[in-house]
Amino acid sequence: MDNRAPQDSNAPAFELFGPWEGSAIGLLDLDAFFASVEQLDHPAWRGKPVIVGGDPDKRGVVSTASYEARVFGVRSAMPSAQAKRLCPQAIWTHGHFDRYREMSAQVMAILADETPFVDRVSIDEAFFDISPGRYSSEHPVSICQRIAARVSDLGVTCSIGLGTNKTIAKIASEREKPRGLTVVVPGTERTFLAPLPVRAMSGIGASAERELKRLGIHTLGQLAVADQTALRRVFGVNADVMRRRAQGAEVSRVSALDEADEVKSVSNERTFAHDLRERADIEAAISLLGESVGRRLRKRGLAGWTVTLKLKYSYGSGKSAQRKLSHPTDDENVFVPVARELLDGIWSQGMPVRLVGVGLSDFNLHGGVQTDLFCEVDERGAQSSDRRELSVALDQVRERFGASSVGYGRAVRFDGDLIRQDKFSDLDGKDRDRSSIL
DNA sequence: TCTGGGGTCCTAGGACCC
DNA sequence: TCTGGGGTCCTAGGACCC
Repeated sequence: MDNRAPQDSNAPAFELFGPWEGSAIGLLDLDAFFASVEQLDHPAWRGKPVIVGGDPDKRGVVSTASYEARVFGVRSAMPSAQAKRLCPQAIWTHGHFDRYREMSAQVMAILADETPFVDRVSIDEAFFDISPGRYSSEHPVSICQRIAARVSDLGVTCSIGLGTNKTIAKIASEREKPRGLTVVVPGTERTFLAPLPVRAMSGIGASAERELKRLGIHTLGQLAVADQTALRRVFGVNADVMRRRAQGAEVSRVSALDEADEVKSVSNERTFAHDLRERADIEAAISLLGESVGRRLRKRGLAGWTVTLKLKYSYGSGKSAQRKLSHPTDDENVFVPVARELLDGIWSQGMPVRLVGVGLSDFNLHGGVQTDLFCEVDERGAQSSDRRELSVALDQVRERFGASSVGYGRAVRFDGDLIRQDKFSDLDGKDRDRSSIL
């Protein structure tokens, strides 16, 4: 069975749990992370309902709700308008992502200090391998208690799940929140998982749940003994992997921290408070999103071969189109015109557009792209090296004076005139006013 | 005043080549 | 003129995650 261990217990771990046999994988999850950082930074907000998310009147959703707001039924991913009705007195903020990244880095540094085997899953989650003998011989429960205490010293709290593989650790971490430490002792994996609904296992979403239900499979215990050919219709080539995970028998690998995961794509998308209907408006949106993508690419030293344009017409219905370029690029002067051309394939005059997205992918990670970048000829044959210099210069101005201090005439014009201010403000979460025009 | 934004991974079909 | 198969690349779409 699983056991809840007090995060601050002084009793020696081996007295409570006995010696640990085999792998020990932990999953650390920061409790209501964004909201907790806001409460840390704004003492007056502590003990009060705080919601980090989009505007209730602009198709926004809740990113994170503090535990005080959850009492009213507010949840992540809930439309902000609904959250507002449930908890009108909540303190609302769009969030401060640079600050969250900074706090996250401090938490990851604590993990890295305890073990070199850390898999960062997201800004507020990471797996870590503390198998006795792999790096340290200390009891895994003791290490988890120390990690929780050190995180707490930073001013935020975490919940930790500990077990013999990632599936167990992940599910255990969700058992007891906030400030939980849930331990699934080696040998008890199968009994821990068996009664849980299939949806509890990561990788099984709404669609897989529906199909499993049709097969009469509702729990992980049933999944663990399900017929393989039937499972193959649901999970394809992953059927065996999913069944082994449900059996508690998955063997997890937690890579060393420096085997950093490479970025596969960089994109920006935006849902508009009011649908766009004019081609000029949509093209302006593509330009503005493209600038942001270009800036992020240059900042990270990435150049992509493939441009993707994504549109949503109404909620749930959308289309995307992509095109491979003749050269990898990080310059919006090159990929924005291509994205505009892609518009013709997936949009026709008059269709209302609620979301526009622009992305670059297919990076040349170790190729000799760098020299190529500066003598690139764009799709129209223009001498784009000059224009890329302009992009780089703009980056530097933005770095000093704020993200939206400068922009290209075209985007600015639409920002000010054709597209109402509210649609385009705050693309980077700051700096609402454009102060100069190039 | 219903339903974001950042991603990753997989699949399926068609084009194309041998 | 009719025929098959395998491999690979490209593209669009969808499932899933936080």
